[in-house]
Amino acid sequence: MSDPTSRDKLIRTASNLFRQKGYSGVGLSELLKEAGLPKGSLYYHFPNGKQELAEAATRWAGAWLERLLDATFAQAESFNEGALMVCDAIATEVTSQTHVPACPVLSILQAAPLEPRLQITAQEVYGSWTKCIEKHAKRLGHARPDDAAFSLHCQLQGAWVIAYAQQSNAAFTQLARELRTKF
Amino acid sequence: MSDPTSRDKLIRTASNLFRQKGYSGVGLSELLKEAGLPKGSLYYHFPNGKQELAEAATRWAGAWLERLLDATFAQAESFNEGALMVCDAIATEVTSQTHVPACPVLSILQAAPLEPRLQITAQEVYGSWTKCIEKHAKRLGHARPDDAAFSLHCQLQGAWVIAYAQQSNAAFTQLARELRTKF
DNA sequence: GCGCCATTGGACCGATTGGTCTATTGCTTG
DNA sequence: CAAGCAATAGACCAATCGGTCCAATGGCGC
Repeated sequence: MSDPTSRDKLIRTASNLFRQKGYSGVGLSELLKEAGLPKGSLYYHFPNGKQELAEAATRWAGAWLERLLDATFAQAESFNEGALMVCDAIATEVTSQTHVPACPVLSILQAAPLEPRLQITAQEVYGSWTKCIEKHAKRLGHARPDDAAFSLHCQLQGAWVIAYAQQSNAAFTQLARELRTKF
Repeated sequence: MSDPTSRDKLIRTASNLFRQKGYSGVGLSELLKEAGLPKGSLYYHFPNGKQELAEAATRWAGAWLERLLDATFAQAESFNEGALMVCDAIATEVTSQTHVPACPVLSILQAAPLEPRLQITAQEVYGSWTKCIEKHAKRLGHARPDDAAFSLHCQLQGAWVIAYAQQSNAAFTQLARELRTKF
């Protein structure tokens, strides 16, 4: 079995950089310098190069957010309370770094016209998130789980875009305030 | 006074391409080929090159959306009705092309870490939109115009991201359905 | 018709891009 | 110790990047 640290470091570094500057805005040389690895390592672990790495990084970050959703909703006693807690959780994660990073899926989305695989990846990860939220909505007895899931996902995406633009978590704070009035 | 057609064509082409592939994803050669203009024209009209063109394109598209907001809300008799109509209007605009384009501001946002001016531009255009929505909310007698403006802007951004990812206006349709239940 | 100036056309530049290829390293297993 | 393979290291490549520069063009005022 291969030592996961190198592959992992590539994925982690790629995810961070892509979320800051977007897929096309990050060069391999910069990425590899940041990861402290030579080009050979990249093409050994990801024979299809940048695109394959981006796909892996997106799925990895997607799974991370899904774990965050599960862990947060697990503590909630109602869907609205869970939604509020998720909003806070993402706000905290996003502000824990010097640069407010974009949604990991969004960061590769603009490269989708050039790299068809990334389009599919983005759709799958988004779909997975919505399904995950829907699952919790159902569990917590929401009347319309699918509507609730779309609505929350949509609001979170919107707040994330605005937070990224403003480089501040104010949008998440505002969204949290709005969600708080609902229950 | 300079003939506006060349400068205009550059702005228009830039806006279209950036909204498809993002700022970093579009090369000058591709852009100029699409616009049917030589490099000399670009650097004559925009001495600071790509970044200045992107700024102009974003402000131009920003003003376009603001006109759309004004025109749509002008026909509404309540804020919620206006919000619903705006959602429909953007959905229509977005689906009128073969490729569903991203929000024009979003398309340059990922280049902000590299080009500080674009960060400022993005913030100003977003702020301008929110102010515009707030103005109509106030006019139509909404109790909390600023909250209403943020909430709608946030939802529209979220739906736009999802629509861009899915290359379909389904997200706008869904958002419209949600807004319809509110009044 | 002449001169002027806004604008176009495109050759050219160094830097950087993503990707390929091969030599070398170093651990693991027999 | 030796063989073999996983993994690293980085030189090298053609293509493209954004940007500079200057000659050619063309319409308008004199």
